[in-house]
Amino acid sequence: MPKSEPTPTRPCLLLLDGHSLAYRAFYALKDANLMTTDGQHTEAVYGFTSMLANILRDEQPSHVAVCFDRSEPTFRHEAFDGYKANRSETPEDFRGQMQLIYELLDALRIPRLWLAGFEADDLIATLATQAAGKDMNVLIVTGDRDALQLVNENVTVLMTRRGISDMTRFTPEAVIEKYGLTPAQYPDFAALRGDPSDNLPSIPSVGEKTATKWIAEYGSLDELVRRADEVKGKVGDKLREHLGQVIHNRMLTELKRDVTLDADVAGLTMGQWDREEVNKLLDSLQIRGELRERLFKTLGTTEPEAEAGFELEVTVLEPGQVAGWLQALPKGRAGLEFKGAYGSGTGRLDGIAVASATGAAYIDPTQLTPEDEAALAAWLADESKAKAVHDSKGPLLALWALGLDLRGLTCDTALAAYLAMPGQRSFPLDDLVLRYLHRELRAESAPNGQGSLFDDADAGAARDLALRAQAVRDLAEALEGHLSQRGGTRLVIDVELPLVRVLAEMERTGIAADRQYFAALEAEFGAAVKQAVEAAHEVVGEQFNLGSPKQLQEILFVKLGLPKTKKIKTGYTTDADALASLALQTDNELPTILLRHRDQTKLRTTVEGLIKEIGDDGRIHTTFNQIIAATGRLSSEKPNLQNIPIRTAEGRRIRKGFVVGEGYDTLLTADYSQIELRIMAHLSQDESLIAAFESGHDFHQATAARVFDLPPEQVDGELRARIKAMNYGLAYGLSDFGLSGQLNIPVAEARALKDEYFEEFGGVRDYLDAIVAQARKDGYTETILGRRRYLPDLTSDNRQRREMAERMALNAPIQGSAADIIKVAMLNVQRAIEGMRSRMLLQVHDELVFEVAPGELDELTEMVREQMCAAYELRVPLGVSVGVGSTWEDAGH
DNA sequence: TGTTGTACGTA
DNA sequence: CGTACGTACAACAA
Repeated sequence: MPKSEPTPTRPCLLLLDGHSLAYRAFYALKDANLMTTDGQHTEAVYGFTSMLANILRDEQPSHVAVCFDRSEPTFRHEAFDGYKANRSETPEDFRGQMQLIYELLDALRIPRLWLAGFEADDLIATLATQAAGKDMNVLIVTGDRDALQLVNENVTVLMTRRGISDMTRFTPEAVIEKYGLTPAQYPDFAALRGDPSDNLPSIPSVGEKTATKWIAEYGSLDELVRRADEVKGKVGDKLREHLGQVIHNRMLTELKRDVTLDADVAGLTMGQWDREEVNKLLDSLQIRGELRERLFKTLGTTEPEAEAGFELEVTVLEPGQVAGWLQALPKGRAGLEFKGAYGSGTGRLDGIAVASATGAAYIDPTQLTPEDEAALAAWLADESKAKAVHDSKGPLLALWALGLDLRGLTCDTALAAYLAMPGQRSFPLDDLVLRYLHRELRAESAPNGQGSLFDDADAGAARDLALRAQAVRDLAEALEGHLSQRGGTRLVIDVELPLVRVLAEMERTGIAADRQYFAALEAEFGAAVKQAVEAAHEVVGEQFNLGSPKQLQEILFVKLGLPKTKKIKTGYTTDADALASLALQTDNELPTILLRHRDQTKLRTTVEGLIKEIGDDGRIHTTFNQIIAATGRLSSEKPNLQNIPIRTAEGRRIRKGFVVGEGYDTLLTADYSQIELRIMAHLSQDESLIAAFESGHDFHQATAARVFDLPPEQVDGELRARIKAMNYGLAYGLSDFGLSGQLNIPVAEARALKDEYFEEFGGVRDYLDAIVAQARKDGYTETILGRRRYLPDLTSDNRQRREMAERMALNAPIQGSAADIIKVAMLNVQRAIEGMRSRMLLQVHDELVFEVAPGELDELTEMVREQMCAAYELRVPLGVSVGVGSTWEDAGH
């Protein structure tokens, strides 16, 4: 077949009626009740996105624009004050979604147009008319039938029918077939028929049938009006009677084709869309899966810079080749990727891939000659060989387990991504590569061995790992560029990156546990649980599961007829607060028994969990997660050692099971006192709050004294408690309502208390207000070390979401700055502890736990206090209190 | 088997 | 109608 010249396809302009489609989508998906976990409805934005993706995929337009109505009155309203007057209020759930659609279109770089005084239809008519004059095809997508008048040989209308995927394509022939009229006749027909949705009056007893017949017969409305006398019968009289009204209608059904627009048809192209922004938006809307893929796939085809795979020279190194290959590595940072498994302070290593500018290699760490091993060890531990790794703490632990070390890490791509997108909860390499490098990182070898592109499944796996190493190398560059653009480099280089090693060290060390003690404690809590269960069954007179909220509701509110508590999704709450209040309201012992049962069950399962995690070395090795918390805090898992009970005496017994390890003298805890409040004093510069800290009195007492204008000695427990609640609540965005609930006082009284407080500490209120205002302006908050938290919801139309974001904005700089400070302290402590035998074991947000080697207590105490206090200079000094004891409980304060 | 909702421990 | 987490269990969906 002769190769034909590519026929120059005619440019095609796609015009969408944004409101109309969003509205259709909203109703089509209403039953699906789509919303995010925090209550933002997404029917309209989801459906609109889906339609958009399909249309872009199927039509591949060269030009595109989405037109929107404005809320201002249009020329039609001016001509007819009843225009659209009967439209019912747009539903609350719908309204907030338009903003999201705007954001999506902006991220996709799809032009959106609107103009006060005109409807989307008029803009569409104007653009369609202009495009037709430029030899373009036009495709209009809408749910509004008025657009049919625009159909001609170059203009097609896609009309939504039912649902979001069902559309009718109207060419001139299709219009004639469907309505028996030409597109030009459509507005005549519409005027004659009237339109209930636009509140255009109709002629009594003239419906679609008659209207069509007349227009077909007379050719046009003009002609019909001129020859109205000829129309016979009763309907003829009706027509003549309503002639003025019909003529009026006709003015409204005509779309304006000559609106003066800023935009020019030629400029309505799709820009380079922002994958990162789109991802972020879809994340926040919790749209994933099929639609996301479909959208990206579609957009990929319009993306000029989409890369089609890339070449990579991969060598699977044989035993004996490693040393030579490493030596021949070109200058510049290498990307590394590890295969293995990590956890509980250790790890296993199955494979290493190293990627350089010139090629990549796979190394099997179990197949090394002694020379290889030495060369690899030396290269990995060489500080001067720059390396990039994704999520390096696990690999570091795995290397340590083999007696290897890893130095020269200049970028951890997971950490960098976390600082760039702190709200994200996970950072899989493939996602980041797609987002930042626009590259697909799918495993080329099938994991199940079937359909592998390689004869040798191992070779395929090796290549996959090498591809990932290469991606890490490129991604490091991209993320560094991104972070440096906004001044985020110091935080990652100076704090987060070096902290990886500190955390790994703590995980590897673990904390000693007294297994026998825990076992005895578990038995004791277990017995108490059993007792509570029996007592409850006895009281109720039947067997039931005390752990089932559903059964509990049935017993409490139906069988016993106790007063209803706060409503929740599944009925009425049976939480501790509710049970406590029920206990007061009834003579029935059940609520009290249930509370005891809850308590003891929680304690038992906590102990059980701890016992399971005790390693062969008699120690518990938690995993600290550095890239989870949106504020910059660490979190702890498997087990979580940051939520070990402390408030109740019984809970504290668990802390007695965390003990000093053999060969060590004692445990030491050091915690910052009121660090968040000190940060608030620092950030707000409130002189009175600063003075309260410098007074030397108990802080809550001192602030209470200032609020109530008393000498500190005269502040009683009640006043102190109130101000303490205020102090702590401030940084959370506590409402009057919340404060009243907490202190058990009327809302008005809580408000008065707040006013009184702010009278003294006005600078704090100003600061909190300013923080939110600034965040709304910037779109993010920042900590003292420049750690950001993005809060797009600050401008949401949805009140619940907006207020939630406001509280987050208040809290993030404070909680996050505290996290910054203790991270710096940990680094400095770790630096200073080198050369000592003592070691750091745990971090619990504002507390550090150490195991003290014989003879080092004084030196360590002094050093820790010093390093923690000096971590950051605030307007008020950082306070640190320390405790010493042979168990965590005894070392506490 | 995986997900959602409730409940509760810490800072 | 107070922020940030992790874990456990029951109930439900598939």
